[in-house]
Amino acid sequence: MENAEDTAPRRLRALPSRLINLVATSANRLVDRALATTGSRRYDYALLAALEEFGPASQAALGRRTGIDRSDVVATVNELSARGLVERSPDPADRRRNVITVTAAGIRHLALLDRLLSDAQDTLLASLTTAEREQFVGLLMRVADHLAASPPALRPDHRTAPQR
Amino acid sequence: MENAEDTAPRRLRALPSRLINLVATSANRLVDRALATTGSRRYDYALLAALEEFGPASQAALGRRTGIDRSDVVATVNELSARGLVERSPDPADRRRNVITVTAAGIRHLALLDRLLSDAQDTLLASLTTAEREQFVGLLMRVADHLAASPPALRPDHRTAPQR
DNA sequence: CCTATTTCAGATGGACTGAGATAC
DNA sequence: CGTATCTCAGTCAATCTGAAATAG
Repeated sequence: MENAEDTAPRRLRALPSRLINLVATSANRLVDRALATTGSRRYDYALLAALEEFGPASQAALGRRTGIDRSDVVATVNELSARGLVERSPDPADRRRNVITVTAAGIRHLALLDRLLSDAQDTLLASLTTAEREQFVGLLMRVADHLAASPPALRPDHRTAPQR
Repeated sequence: MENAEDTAPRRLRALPSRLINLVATSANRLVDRALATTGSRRYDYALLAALEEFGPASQAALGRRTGIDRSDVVATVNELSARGLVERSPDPADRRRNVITVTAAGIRHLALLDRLLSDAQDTLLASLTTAEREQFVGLLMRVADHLAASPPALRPDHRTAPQR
């Protein structure tokens, strides 16, 4: 059998953008499998976490806090409210808005997701020591923050042309 | 105006799996925009790099080396050969196989992609010093290697049940 | 008989766009 | 008026599955 036929090319082996994608793919698989038993996906956790920490909010505000697109917030709130984990009611102070509120069941569900996600992170970073995990997270935050803040060319609906 | 309404919840801010996804999303946007001018996508680079480094190979071998799924290798080779960057011919020694060979134009194209990707990596990691970039890449490799090697539950077509 | 290779046809989930209706 | 919010109907690239045809 041809032994090392599965070695990646040198150009790919240390390419940061590719390594990040490899790790992201594994991380997503790990997280998705952990959440699968609960009927929830990643967006559910983000919205529940935002509601628990900051209290009732409009869908637009939830999108801003979590980085989830407005239309995906709609779908996720649909699903969470169908399961009784949040409630959606019109905002009397601004009738364009819905106020989303997390229920007691939603808080319990969040605690469950917390546990599952925590385990998934441990599996993901199993090869690193505690100190290295902190380093790793610190570097990731630096890179993520810088990309979110400085280059407007990296945000989603960026337009290069004046676009009449 | 509600100022810090775009702060992410604590639970999300330091969640490794989420940070990795944030960075991966930006990295992909950066790389995709860099490659857009060339008509190539990420898979093109991976296949050309493998062919340049290891010489002619079957599609299955290319998939193993690059981590690209067999069916996506088919599509990518279709596109590369339509553009004259690789050639596909039947393997006389094993008639199940195609031998894929990179052309001179393919090598030139690879050099172009090298330059564009190198710039994209610099933009991606602009917030890190040279030493930190090495640390970051080292940690990513550790995590990626460990995940690829040890837990079979993390590979794509993993089956939990004996599956009759 | 079982396994490997190529190919196709398609499913999936995440990220995103555009437009309409409504309200500020 | 212009802008914000919510919603729907999609698009898109990446990833992956299943099965058929062929060959070892």
